[in-house]
Amino acid sequence: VETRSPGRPRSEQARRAILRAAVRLVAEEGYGALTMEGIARAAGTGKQTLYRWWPGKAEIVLEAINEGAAQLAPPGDDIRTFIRQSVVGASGPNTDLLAGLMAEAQMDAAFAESFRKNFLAKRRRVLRDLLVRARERRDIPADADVDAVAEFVFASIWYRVLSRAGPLDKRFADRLTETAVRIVER
Amino acid sequence: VETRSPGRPRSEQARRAILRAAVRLVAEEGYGALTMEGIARAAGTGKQTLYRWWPGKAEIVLEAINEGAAQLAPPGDDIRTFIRQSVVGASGPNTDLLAGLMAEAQMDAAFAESFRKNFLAKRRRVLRDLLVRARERRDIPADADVDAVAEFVFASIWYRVLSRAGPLDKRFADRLTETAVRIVER
Amino acid sequence: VETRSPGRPRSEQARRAILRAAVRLVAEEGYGALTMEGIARAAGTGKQTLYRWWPGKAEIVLEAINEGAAQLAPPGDDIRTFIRQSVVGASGPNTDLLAGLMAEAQMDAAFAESFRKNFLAKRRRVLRDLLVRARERRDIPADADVDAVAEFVFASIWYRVLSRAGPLDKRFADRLTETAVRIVER
Amino acid sequence: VETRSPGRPRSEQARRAILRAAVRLVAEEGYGALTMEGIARAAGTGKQTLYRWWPGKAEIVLEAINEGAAQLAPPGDDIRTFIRQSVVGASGPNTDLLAGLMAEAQMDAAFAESFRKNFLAKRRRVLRDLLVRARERRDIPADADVDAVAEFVFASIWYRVLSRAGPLDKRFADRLTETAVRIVER
DNA sequence: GCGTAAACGAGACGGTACGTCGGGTCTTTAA
DNA sequence: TTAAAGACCCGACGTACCGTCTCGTTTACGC
Repeated sequence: VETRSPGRPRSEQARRAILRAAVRLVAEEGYGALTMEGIARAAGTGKQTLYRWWPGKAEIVLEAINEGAAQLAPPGDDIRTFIRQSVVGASGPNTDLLAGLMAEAQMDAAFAESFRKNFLAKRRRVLRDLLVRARERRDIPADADVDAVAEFVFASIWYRVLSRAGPLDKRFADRLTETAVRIVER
Repeated sequence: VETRSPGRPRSEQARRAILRAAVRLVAEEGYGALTMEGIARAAGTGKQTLYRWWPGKAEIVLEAINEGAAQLAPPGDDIRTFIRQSVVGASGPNTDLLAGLMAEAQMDAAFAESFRKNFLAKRRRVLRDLLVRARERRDIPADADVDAVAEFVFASIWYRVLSRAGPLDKRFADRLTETAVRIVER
Repeated sequence: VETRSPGRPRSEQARRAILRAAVRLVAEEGYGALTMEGIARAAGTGKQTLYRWWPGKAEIVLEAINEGAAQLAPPGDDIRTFIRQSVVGASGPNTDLLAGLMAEAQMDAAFAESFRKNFLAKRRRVLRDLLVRARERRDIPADADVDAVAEFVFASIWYRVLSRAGPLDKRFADRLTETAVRIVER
Repeated sequence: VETRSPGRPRSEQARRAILRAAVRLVAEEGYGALTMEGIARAAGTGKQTLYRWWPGKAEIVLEAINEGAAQLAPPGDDIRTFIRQSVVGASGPNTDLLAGLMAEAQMDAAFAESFRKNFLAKRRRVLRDLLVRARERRDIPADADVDAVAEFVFASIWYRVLSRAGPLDKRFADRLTETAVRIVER
């Protein structure tokens, strides 16, 4: 049997209200206008409740994004599908959230550390592992530089997120897939 | 002949002190700690002098970067050389400056507008024009998607700037060039 | 026979720890730094235990003072002795406690009410009754204004407590007694 | 000729609005409810303007009181008149202001220091000097303890301010004067 | 040279958000 | 029912910058 620690348990309701408020505020006013004070106000919570569980607004937004991503289907072994998921997952309202996180990482060294290690590198790694398995299956050449390809894919997605140089749609995703294949093949 | 407006002319000395102070502060404390107040303090000027000539800190940093880039040799027609210049120009102390600008563009809509149009798009355009000339010279295939290639190159550079996923050196630049060539061929 | 209410009885140990902690904290950090949170921390109790039994920190301190005063000998009929007891009882570590209570009474209307009625007025009344008995014994003139004398004595003590204008010692107490006598006589 | 320091000069308008707001808030809500934040709000100024010129709310209230006192007639040589002025000056809306200051002095050691030296001691000293001159004029005995008398007078006034044990009116003032005279005479 | 006028440094102004502290309440487990 | 623990909403704290303003001072030009 499980024993629980004493004291009032964390309010799941408050947690959700905070994540929802943060996402809504970014959508409405932009990440630049997002403040801890504003999140607390919009969520109807005290500021202390924010600071008790997150070091700053970036971590709140990050948790909100991960929350959303967790509901997606697990990545299969199909690279085209994975890239489509990644591109579409960075489109729409998520674009502003991701852009804000990347901005924050340039401002706050502590957040940068965890963001680069636990988010950017981790996503590259997932694609890399997919490519490794494809290589083992002889779908792509044995000398393919899987790290370079994974970096290329996410670099392209992030550039569109940050520069708004073009849409993040299926067409773009498929062009990335084809380019990736072309890079890798002789 | 030129007529000059009356009144005390703008102080070139103050302008230089401000740019130098901004660059120094970013190098020392990071872009996140950069403030208009801090720049004025470090440059030994009044805050009004900053606001008279720039809307915000991002524009100051942007001017400082452009100041530095203006002293470089004009881009020739060699793509490998151009990419090398672009990569190296984004390395060293410039990495933090550029990362800060990109971050600011995600926070401030007004700056984003001009940054994307006058900086990001302009640099892509220079590479695109180089590629167009190469295409006309039949160095690369007639059906090469020059826009996609230009976007790929800068996407890769920016990803390294922002994610610190690897060095911005000549080796990286040459790999970009080779990949670009491979994308474009058949 | 006595019936006891059901449930866990009040912890005398906690009560004592709280009073002791409050006194210690005032002595160490001053009344201004005294907080309910701090008392609970120092006493090793929960905050709720404080709020269950006292409305605020002032009442805790007041109970601690009364606890101390209860151990003194009951006032006899000698005025000189009574004033000496009163002065000495306001000296030492008690000075800070009393000063804090008086301060709190200026801040919190609810506490002020009970402090003035149950503490200040009560102490004046004890001296007044002493004086009335002295008057009946013909030790002091029949037309002596006993209220004015009692007010004078405590006013003087409190002024030293609050202004730190001089020591609260036996010499001061005896001067008060002599002055009181002089006021009352012709 | 006078030279002025550079920079925007202090706003006399803001200063007055702050003092007026502080006095009004104490009258309406009591000193206990007075906050720096509330003063700034009521005065329509920024908080920084408060902290730029005063360390805390007590100093603001103190300046407001001194401002009011400065408009009074200078103390003549008549002791009865002086005591009347002192008592009446502590009555009405000033009672709450003074009570608040004394409370604050028990909470904040830094303020206590200046309050005791520059306010309490100074006022005692004025009365003491009056008594010394009276002694030199042979109006009161040569062996009169002027310090004790001055302390008695202010102790009595402060006790009424803090305990609300009775009114601060002319009748009370004159009784103080008579008692003071009686103390001093054989 | 002398007046006009803009730029300069300094620094106060009304604001907003920061991150923290404590208030008083509520909700859990344990005694 | 009380107690310890600790999360909750709330509001004030004192600070840092924001962008604007108002000073006295400096430096050019046109008269």
